[in-house]
Amino acid sequence: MTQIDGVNKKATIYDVAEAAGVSKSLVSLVLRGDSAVSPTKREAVQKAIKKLNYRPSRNAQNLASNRTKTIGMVITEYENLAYSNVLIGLREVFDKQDYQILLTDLHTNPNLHGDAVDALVSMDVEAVVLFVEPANLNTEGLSIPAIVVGARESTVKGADLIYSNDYLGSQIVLEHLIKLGHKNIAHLSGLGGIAGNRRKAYVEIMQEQGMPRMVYGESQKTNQLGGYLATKELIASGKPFTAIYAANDYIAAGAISALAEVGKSVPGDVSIVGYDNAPIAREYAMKLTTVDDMGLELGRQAAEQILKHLEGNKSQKPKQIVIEPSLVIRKSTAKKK
Amino acid sequence: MTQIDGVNKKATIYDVAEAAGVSKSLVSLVLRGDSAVSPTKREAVQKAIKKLNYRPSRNAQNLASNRTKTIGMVITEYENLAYSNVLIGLREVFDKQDYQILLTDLHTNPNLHGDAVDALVSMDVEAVVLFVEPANLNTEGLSIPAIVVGARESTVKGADLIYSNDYLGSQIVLEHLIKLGHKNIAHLSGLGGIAGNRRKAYVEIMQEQGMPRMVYGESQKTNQLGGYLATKELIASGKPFTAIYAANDYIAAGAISALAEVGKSVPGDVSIVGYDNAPIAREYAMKLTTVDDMGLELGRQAAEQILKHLEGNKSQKPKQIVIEPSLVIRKSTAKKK
DNA sequence: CTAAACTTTTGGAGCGTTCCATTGGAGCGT
DNA sequence: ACGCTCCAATGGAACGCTCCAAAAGTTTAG
Repeated sequence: MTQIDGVNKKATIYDVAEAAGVSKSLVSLVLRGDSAVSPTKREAVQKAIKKLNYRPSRNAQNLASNRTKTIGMVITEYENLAYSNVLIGLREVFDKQDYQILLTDLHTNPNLHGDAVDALVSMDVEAVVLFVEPANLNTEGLSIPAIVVGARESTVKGADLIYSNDYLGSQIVLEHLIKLGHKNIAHLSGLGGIAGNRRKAYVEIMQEQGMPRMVYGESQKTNQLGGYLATKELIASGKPFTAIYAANDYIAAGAISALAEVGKSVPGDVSIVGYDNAPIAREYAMKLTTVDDMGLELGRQAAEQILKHLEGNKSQKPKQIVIEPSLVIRKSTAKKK
Repeated sequence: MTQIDGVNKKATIYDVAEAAGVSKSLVSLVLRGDSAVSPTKREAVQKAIKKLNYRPSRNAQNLASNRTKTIGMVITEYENLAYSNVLIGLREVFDKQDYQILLTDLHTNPNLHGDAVDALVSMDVEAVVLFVEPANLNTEGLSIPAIVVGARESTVKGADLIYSNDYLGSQIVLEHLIKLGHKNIAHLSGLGGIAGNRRKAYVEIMQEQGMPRMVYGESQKTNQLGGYLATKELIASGKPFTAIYAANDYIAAGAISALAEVGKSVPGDVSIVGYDNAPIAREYAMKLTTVDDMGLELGRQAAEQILKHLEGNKSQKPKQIVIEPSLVIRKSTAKKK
């Protein structure tokens, strides 16, 4: 940092070079940990870096090296933490390879043009992980690998798909509830393809079992409010039910509160199962039985897949990887009384 | 995107220029919405952009223009959503000014050098918002404006401080509980300066009131598990209590579940108040009475402050802004029986 | 019809790095 | 003392943009 007219200006590689009495190239070598630098000069450079509080410009580095070692991840919104295990899984793999992960939600400046993917591509990420329903994202002619996590279908041509087996998920939920003696099991659904898959499975399985089908909230958002409103509808319908299968954990949380409002307790009066094993489900106060969508594993696999694309032969065929979900039994389900 | 040897390469401004039959400078003008471009050429350029799926390189733009129009925000971890209102407040202001916000947690690649602030500065953000206890962040000689939000003290020399009045917060919590008839009010605290301030206020006020002081969890992390463990301690102590003031909402959530384990209900047996009005407190299933730390307002003020730094005279004196918190009464508190 | 005054478009330098080809020494054997 | 090899260090081009000064084109007025 040099002082010019009382204003701090960021130090550049040239400032460091001058301070250390070497060339900019030598500084660059030290920066990148090249072993062919003499200890004396290395030390001098490091001292200069510290003294000037020099931090290399990523923009310049990226531009010059044509590598950013950065992977972009798009999520719907930060508040819906369903992505958190996926992120952990991604980082587990990418940390080892010195890749950075750039997380961004769908929020975009209304004045500006592009969407989240545009922003990421503009920043030269080397690949994108999409943990959103990718329908309205501009992925046209994307020139970097894209991995869609969670959704079974994708508009991203050539993208790999990694998702958890929703049919199986619905199956183990319903098996669990049926084993507990429940016959009147309602389903809380929501907008979007993922909720749709879970709903389809519910309908099929209930039909096979010859049990009544009750689906609510199909046109709601898949969040707490949606779950709350759907449950209100369910209650208003007057149909008998002793268990609820919610398409995700946030919907389940909404359901619990709607039930509480009419004096129904969980699992005393109604058993509830969610889906995703989001942090909210783990909460000490909630203890929600849920389907673990194996987010961690989804993240790991996504990372491995990306690495294959980046390092391996460029022209891999798009792959689909299906992960088996598993049931996490907590406190929100109980035997039918 | 041009095809070379079967590999997609990103289009550059030159590719667009060639396709549109103009110079790169003209493309640049169109990109930046310059009004001095003839409609014909503008259209031609836009068509070429679309056709080539061109997305300008932020790295090159940033480097050339010496502006990034980007503000960095550091949070502790994504799962602790206490930051979410602050982010909304920031975006409210910055969207209008076409600034982008880059969010990052404290996670850093263990192999790599710098911390979150280093990473942000390397990306040439124009200012940083720190919503963490900044103690172990390298803010030495930072040459861009830094705003510390939430914490009352900071090691960032020259940083503005924007925080909510913790003393007042503790005061309104305790007033509320006392008015409900509670006398034995325990406090669940945690590590860090913010929890420390709330604790100090609790101790002072209880002393003034001549009521028993019970502080637990001082050495715990300020999250759910910390709250859970602290509550276990409190229960094990055998001391009588009918209300709990938790230093934040996550601690409160942990407390609720610890109480549930020993058959105590909220607010039937124990009233609980949290702090921060994090999303978890709003949850339909939890309905936690809490202190709203006015995160939205903190975010707005932080943004305004940054804009003043960026646009105004460079040598502003560091400022401290204190926001008044307010109590949000939900369902976790009730009259003492 | 020409000069002046705009308006639109353009080439070139520069942003802070990386990377490559090259230089300049040191060390060695003869 | 000489040429060789080997290693450390360097200068310059390049990355994809922006921004400025200048060129080219268009309009207006006399």
